[in-house]
Amino acid sequence: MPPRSHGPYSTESVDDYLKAILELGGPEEARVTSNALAQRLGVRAASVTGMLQKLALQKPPHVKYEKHHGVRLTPTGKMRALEVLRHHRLLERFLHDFLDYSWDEVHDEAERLEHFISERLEERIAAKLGDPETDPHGHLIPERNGALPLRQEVLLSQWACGVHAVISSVSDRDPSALREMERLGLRPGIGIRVESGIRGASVLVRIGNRRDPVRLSKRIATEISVVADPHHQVSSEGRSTGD
Amino acid sequence: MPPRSHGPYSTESVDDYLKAILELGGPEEARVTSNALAQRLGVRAASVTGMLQKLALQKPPHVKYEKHHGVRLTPTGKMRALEVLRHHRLLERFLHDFLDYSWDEVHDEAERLEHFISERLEERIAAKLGDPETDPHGHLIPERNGALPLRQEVLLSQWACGVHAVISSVSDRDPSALREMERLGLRPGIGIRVESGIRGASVLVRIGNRRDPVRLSKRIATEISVVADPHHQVSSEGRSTGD
DNA sequence: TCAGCGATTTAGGCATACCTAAATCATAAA
DNA sequence: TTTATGATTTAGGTATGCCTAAATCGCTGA
Repeated sequence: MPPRSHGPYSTESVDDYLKAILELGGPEEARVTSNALAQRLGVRAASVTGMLQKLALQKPPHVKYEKHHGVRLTPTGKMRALEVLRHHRLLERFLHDFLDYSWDEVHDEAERLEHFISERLEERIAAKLGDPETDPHGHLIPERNGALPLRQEVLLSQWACGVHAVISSVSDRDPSALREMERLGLRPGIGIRVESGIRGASVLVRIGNRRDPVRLSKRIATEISVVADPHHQVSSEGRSTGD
Repeated sequence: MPPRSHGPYSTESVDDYLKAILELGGPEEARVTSNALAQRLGVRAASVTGMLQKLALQKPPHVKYEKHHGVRLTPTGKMRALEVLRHHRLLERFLHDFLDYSWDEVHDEAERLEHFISERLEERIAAKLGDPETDPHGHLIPERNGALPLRQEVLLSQWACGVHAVISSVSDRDPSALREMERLGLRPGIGIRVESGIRGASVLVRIGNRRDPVRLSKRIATEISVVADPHHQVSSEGRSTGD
């Protein structure tokens, strides 16, 4: 079957690649390697190369690709990736809020449906939800024009001991970890503080204002992102005169 | 991309073929010709032949195919077709009732999404809707086990003059006709009576209990199905002793 | 009965997107 | 500088599902 196309130069597969490049590139939009993409997408590196060459040849190109040096999104590609990401996160919010999905169930369903909802459905879902800003895992939902605010998130595994933080988001790709977090009361908006932790190993944290600290595995700690807690802000002199 | 599969032997294309065979075969499950399928699916007859041969070779086969004599669904194929049909009609009802789609907009969106919703989503949507019996066009929604009651529908274009009828369903595949029906107040549940009509041409009808009759084009008249009006039942003697 | 015609099937191709196996590249260690 | 190793690309192949063009089938009317 001729692959379904959305917009002039995009298919389901293409969208998957673009979204993966966006996510793996991070906020700095670093170059992404074939191997990283292969791993994320569950295909062989050779297949990735083929696809990247194809994407780079499109007019307009969706990626800038230099062999042996990874890819970056072009503005066109980034726009499309953000649209798919918006679909994904809106769907997650919708499934969670309206259809009683738990937060560990939403990802897989959204991952499939994101490719097939029309602009109209996207719009109606957004309207029904009152244009939500985040998905159930705390990730920001790109606006309709592709705008996506930056947030100074840091992985909990990288956060300094003793500094009050608030969970900003958690990975949506690991259902069992999500169930574990649920059990521990770890979710966006919850305060958290690292008691002690060895870099790259498990950490001991205090959750909310609970008495007893809890030990989190390395895996869990790398799936939680945090920001500084505004209520326990470290006083930083001269902060008022500019940014 | 390897086609998405639902269940062991089904892809998006396969599902489209199965559903089309179910719908074109009608309640008597008559054999369906390659040409009819080609027209309905918007592909060439040669492509249909190829697909039917493939479907017939599956284990278990989804269709019984004899060359030059059309196809029929096997029980396996019928089951799958009914599942897809259930998805389609549930989605139409959902889009209409929860997401403010008008009845001429629902078909295309449902036609795409029907292939991609999980059993879980089907279930949640059905629950949210309270297990509806019909879609917005009046078509019965197959039950989860595939049960689909038969209804003695007749096309309005075939209905006898003068006999009171009630609209049971209308075709969902023609948005402009649906908008026209909307304008005329033609929808499931509305009473209707044919004043006069030439077989296979336009008909003059009285809608509900309105004064003035309206002329319906042949196209519209063949897109509306009716059943006898229980409130104006023709007295049929001996009806009480059995069925 | 059989010619003709439309319906149907066969044969040969194309595009997508995946795979494996075999080069080749780039970089870090010797 | 050279080499080895892992990352990456090339080459060649698979499957789906569509297409066109060229047979072939089967029914109907003469």
